[in-house]
Amino acid sequence: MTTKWLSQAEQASWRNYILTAHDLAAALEADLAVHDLTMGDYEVLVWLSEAEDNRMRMCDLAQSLQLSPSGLTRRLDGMVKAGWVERASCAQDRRVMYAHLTTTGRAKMEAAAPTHVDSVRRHVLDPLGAEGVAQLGEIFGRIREHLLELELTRV
Amino acid sequence: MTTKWLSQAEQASWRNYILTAHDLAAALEADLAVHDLTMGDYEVLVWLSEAEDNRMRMCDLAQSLQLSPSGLTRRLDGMVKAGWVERASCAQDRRVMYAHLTTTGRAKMEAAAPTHVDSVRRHVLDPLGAEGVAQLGEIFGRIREHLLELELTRV
DNA sequence: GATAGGTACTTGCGTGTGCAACGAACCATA
DNA sequence: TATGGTTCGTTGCACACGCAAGTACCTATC
Repeated sequence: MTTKWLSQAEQASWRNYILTAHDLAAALEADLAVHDLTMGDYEVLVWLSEAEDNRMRMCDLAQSLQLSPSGLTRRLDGMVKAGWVERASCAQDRRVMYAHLTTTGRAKMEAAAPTHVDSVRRHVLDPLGAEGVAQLGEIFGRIREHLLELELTRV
Repeated sequence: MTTKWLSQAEQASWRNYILTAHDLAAALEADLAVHDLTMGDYEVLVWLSEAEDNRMRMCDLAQSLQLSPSGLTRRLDGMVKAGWVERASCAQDRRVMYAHLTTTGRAKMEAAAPTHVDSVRRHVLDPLGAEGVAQLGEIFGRIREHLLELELTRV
């Protein structure tokens, strides 16, 4: 515990981040809502569309989405009902279930992607410019490294 | 809609942000848990402790916390039960309720603050350095400005 | 090949949240 | 002073999520 409090500048930066991150997420969510999609569902579509054979094991997908196993089970329930995803069992390991993107799901994703990309561009990339975007990646990359590092020493 | 997809660099920066923000929030939450506090409760304590007379109107507090009115009502329910906050009515305007920090609540906040400050320092400020922290503030300040701007034109 | 330990997914339960509806109180205008 | 519109807070409802427990299955060891 080096110093008890944050400096004025530190405080200001940190609050900027906290406040903005919340509103930014809300803005992206709102833009996606015209497709009747949540960010959560959209991310599932994206991950599956980028995966080999358009499918992923539940556990891998949950980790990619930073979601608990039960959370993913229920999110998929909705997406299966919507027809965007199918469950498929695995012959090699009968414990695992694949989440498989349907053609309907792919179409949904392709319809929504431009909206979302545009949203990210408008809200984040354009205001920052190339340099700012690079800094953003650099900053959170560094935080990420430290998080993983601290996590390792804890175990 | 300038370009349909993000460039490699844009994609990487953006994903760094998405993934890290989630884990960072979880890390801060975990550090605060040793005081049996959530980030949500902690933020209430901080806002009230910085407010005049250690109290705020519910509607103002909800806005500060980026919380819906009903969300704040229920969060306060728990904090009142814990003895950290009291509700007080307002003589001038009998619609409003004040959330008032108790001495117990202040003690709770002062006990937890060093832990949280240290947590922010370890996870964010130290890895970034003064320059990185300034960039962080700058970046989210700019995003914030654009968000507000877009919101105004929408109305 | 039996048994112990680990892994993958699901289900029950509790929690935190937003939206919509509501009652109470305020305020502006007639 | 009556009235219509607005604001403040709470409550009913729905939903998304995590944790813990349970089930089915795999794998290593004897």
